[in-house]
Amino acid sequence: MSYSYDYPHPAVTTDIVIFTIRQDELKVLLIKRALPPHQGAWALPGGFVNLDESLEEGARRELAEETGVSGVYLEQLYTFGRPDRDPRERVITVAYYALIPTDTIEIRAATDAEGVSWFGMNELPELAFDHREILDMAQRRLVDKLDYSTIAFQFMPKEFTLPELQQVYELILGEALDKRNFRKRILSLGLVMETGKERKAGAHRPAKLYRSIHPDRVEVIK
Amino acid sequence: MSYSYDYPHPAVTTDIVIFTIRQDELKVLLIKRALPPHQGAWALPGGFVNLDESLEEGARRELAEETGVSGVYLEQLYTFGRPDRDPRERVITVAYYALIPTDTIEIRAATDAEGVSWFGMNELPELAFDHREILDMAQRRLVDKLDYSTIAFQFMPKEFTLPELQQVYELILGEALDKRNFRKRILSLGLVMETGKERKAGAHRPAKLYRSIHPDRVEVIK
DNA sequence: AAGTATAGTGTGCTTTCTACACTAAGTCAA
DNA sequence: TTGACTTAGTGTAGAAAGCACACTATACTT
Repeated sequence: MSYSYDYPHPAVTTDIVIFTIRQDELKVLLIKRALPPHQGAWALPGGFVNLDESLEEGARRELAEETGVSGVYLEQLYTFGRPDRDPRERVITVAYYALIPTDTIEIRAATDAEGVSWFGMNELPELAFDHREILDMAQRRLVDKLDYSTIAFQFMPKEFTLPELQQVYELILGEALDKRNFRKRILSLGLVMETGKERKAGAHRPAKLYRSIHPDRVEVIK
Repeated sequence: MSYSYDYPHPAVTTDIVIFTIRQDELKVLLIKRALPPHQGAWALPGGFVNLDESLEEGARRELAEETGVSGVYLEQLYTFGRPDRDPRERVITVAYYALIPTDTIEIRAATDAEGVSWFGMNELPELAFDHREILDMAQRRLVDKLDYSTIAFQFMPKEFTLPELQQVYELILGEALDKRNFRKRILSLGLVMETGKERKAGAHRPAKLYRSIHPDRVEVIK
């Protein structure tokens, strides 16, 4: 089967930067390319957009197919279209980034360790195509959004403690935050509520568990 | 001539939202569609991306071809790709927005008044495709960026007065600003310098002329 | 019962934001 | 030439927000 057009058409793909927090580190999910070009190199998950699906649907589909991840926060990042970014043909990619909670059951990265793996942002391998550029922009966007939105909540499981949330902020920002000021700020947003439960985590006072009031919404603040 | 591919490819276009300030109003440049679909309807300038040009180059080329505008501030806005947004075939559009200074010599909108025209944001006609959605997002982005960047400077000619700049802010935000606080804020950025000249504009004290220190840069502030 | 580890809480100082009113410098008309 | 008019340009004080900082509470362990 072949598809013909009166004038040349580029290929359109989506690529997805999937962040999570594991082992006290911001990590990104990469897949090992099985085919040329860049065979054997690590790359962002993604692929061609079908004609009957929206861009976001395409991104979610690729994400599910290649990594088993679904139902996560997904946001469009930027569209990359340098003419030479793919050696095969002209390929324009609409990049998305996704945030997945820390307690998500181990995904394909664990079971199929050959082809899919988490990488810490400080131990990145060489990436295929311009994926390094995409990843860098995603990280910048994430850091920026921490300041003026509740995007960090998307990393948290349904119930979480304030020290856990603070740790997420500190990992992404790369700096320590004052505990009291952090709590004041978060609580004053009025976007988390106590569950009444506590999390016991060792030989010390247990922390109160909270949950997000609008777990699926990312709100702009301040 | 015909172009064939092993699997279906969408068409990729750029559409450009061009803002300026005229007659004390935020205006956008629209073109009247000469061909179906939506023949006779107003639409954003834009068109198909060539295979040998980047997305931004494509946007600049279309902008120049259709409106005569060039050398302006251009930023990628968002990529729109609903499967049914164009009745002919699957079309994905990478939307950009452009800001042009108020003193730019009259562009094609003036000479070819049939096909190209400025519209105030409160007197918009029905727009083709999903262009209304694109335009609304561009306006939101502009309003947001006013707060944390020097994007408004892109509306100003090489030399401008602080009251003129304030008026631009007020028009876009739709609210009055305090003159003293506004001046303090702008001057404290250290991004404008006095030219030593003044603008006489009627039967009253003349205003000092300033110019931007980095006219081509949009800086993130605060 | 004492030791240890993390959770949880309040205050004062500094900086930033906001509201607000008069003088300066030009033109125009009587 | 002078007074009326119009817009440009300037400072300050009170309010709010941001920031630094140290001790008590509660669990577990030995």
